[in-house]
Amino acid sequence: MPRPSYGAVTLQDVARRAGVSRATASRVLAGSAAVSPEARERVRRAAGELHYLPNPQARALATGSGTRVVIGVVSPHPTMLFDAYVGRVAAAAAHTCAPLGLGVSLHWLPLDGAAPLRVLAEDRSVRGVVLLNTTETLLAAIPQALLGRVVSIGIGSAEVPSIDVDNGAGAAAIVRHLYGSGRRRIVFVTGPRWMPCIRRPLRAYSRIMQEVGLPALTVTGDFTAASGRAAAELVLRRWPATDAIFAICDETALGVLAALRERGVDVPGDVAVVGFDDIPFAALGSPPLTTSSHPVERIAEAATRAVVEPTRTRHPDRAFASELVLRRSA
Amino acid sequence: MPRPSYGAVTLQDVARRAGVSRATASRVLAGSAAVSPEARERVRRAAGELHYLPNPQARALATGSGTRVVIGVVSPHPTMLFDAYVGRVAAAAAHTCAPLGLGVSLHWLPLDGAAPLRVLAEDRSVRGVVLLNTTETLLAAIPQALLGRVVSIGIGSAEVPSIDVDNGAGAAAIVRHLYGSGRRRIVFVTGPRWMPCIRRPLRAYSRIMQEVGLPALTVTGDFTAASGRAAAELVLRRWPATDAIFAICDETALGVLAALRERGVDVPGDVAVVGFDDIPFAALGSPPLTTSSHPVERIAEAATRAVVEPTRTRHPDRAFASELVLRRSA
DNA sequence: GTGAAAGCGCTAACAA
DNA sequence: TTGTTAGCGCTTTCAC
Repeated sequence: MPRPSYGAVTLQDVARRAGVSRATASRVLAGSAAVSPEARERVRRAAGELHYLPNPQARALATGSGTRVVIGVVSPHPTMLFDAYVGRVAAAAAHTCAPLGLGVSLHWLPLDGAAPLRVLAEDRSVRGVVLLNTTETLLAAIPQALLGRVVSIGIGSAEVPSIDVDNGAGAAAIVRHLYGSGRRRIVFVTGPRWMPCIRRPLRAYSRIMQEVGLPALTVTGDFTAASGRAAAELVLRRWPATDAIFAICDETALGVLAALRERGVDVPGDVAVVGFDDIPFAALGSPPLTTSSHPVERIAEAATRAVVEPTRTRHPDRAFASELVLRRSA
Repeated sequence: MPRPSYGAVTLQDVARRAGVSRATASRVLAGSAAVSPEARERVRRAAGELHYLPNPQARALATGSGTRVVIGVVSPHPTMLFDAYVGRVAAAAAHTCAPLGLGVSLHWLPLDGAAPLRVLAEDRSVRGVVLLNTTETLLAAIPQALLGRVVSIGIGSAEVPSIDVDNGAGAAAIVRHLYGSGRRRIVFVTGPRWMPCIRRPLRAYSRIMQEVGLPALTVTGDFTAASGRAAAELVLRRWPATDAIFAICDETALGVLAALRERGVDVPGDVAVVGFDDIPFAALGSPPLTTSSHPVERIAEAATRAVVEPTRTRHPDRAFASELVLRRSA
């Protein structure tokens, strides 16, 4: 007497037990068409009793959709695939996919990578694509076949919805906080030019500095702690009157903090330091880092869901709030 | 004249163009059976010319295998799913899966989670399972149906291969380094009892301390930086003569470092501090943290590959070397 | 509202 | 060595 085992039971079994055809069982379980309440109820019960587990790949084969969502990481170099941020996105996406029977795969997309995108577009196993860190160039090259099942964590376009943190507002809040607490020589350590995600924070910074009649002072980093160190030393040399440094991300801010500490500069006494993203280590800096929150997991989940549910119309853009996290560094 | 588009072309098309049957085309492309060199060559060329892209879900449906590899994270609480370490594993696995057309999904497995394992075992969409941080209890409950396609990053068992860093040897090298550089009161900050991954390091530490005739002094942490802080304060109070602290992971060691710095204890002058794992932030501590390497991505890739290729025989265990990374904290 | 039947793209007996 | 045939489990016309 074999106890009901999960995957061994197919739609056929459910249909038989419910006394309906496979087609009807499919209709109720996939919710695709109208079914009489009685049939619906019988199918539901049969499925429950048998521990029915739909087979996503059979479904995908029949519908012509895919079983994996691709995370496409856009960058000049594939090393960025193993960045901590990408890991958070991958984990959150993979967790979101789990109950759906889907999987996540991680691809590197070079900056001019229209060709890999075309391959993804035609790959029947690809359900949808989540772009990370994409550029306008790449957005413009999105194949027709991907529209409706591609979103961007970062900048979007007319066709591709953007699902991201509102880093413009987040940056503005930081700069206002710095100004409001009396800082007057506020330097912004930004990221590489090609990264579109630096634009809104940079614009917010510049606008506010202009509004209050202070000079915009920027240094280009590359999102690493090492670049934060370097930036801090440069700032100290170039603009000795600096009393605040705002870095585009926490890693860089922690680098700034380390360099300042080694130079004997008091934080926040002499110089205030602020990061962005509120990564777990931010609280561990010395002093603990003031920063702004970044709900990476919630964003990744929203992006994954958007890409998994196909829509005829473009998904709406979504901006998740970034909130100031006051700690001791500013 | 439509240019050949990728996924639109099926095995049928390739077979037709090569002038063979679908079966033969399948044989050469899947490498499953002997085919004449001429036929092989013709199929290969046809596939190339048509940009043939096999459909993994059709293949999975036909073979009864799955298209996703499950990462099962064993822990008392699901929050551990969003640990940085899990993110690294997820990203590496998802990257390994990409060229195979497979995906990764992330599941939480409670410590006593035999039931979820049974569901995974019967789920036809699951190709294999990578266990993270598993326990003996769970290993003993692995369903028959999963054998041959499950591996453990952590401890293994007679049926389940272990693919992990050799943290016993890594820990031994650290303790020897500490002793060799003159430290005599060496405290080990360990992790929770239930985590099997603390066992080999703990054993290595205890053995060496005994060999050299020194007391084994341990404090229990929980892999967080906060627990490192707490441990450091406890150590300072309980064993004021302590001249070295070895933490089970870098996060904890960084917490130790922070607490020591705040207390004005000189590192490494008064107390040496060593971590484990060589996470990116280790180099950023002040002073930069001495630790031992942990090739997480390579391990995750090996585990994923092992689980994707089904074998009749148990895969061999694999231990990746952990190497001492000397920086300034010890 | 429901069932019969065809088919998604592939593999795996079984014959030849 | 090769082709024929029968599915894998599901969805989806198309009649009824």
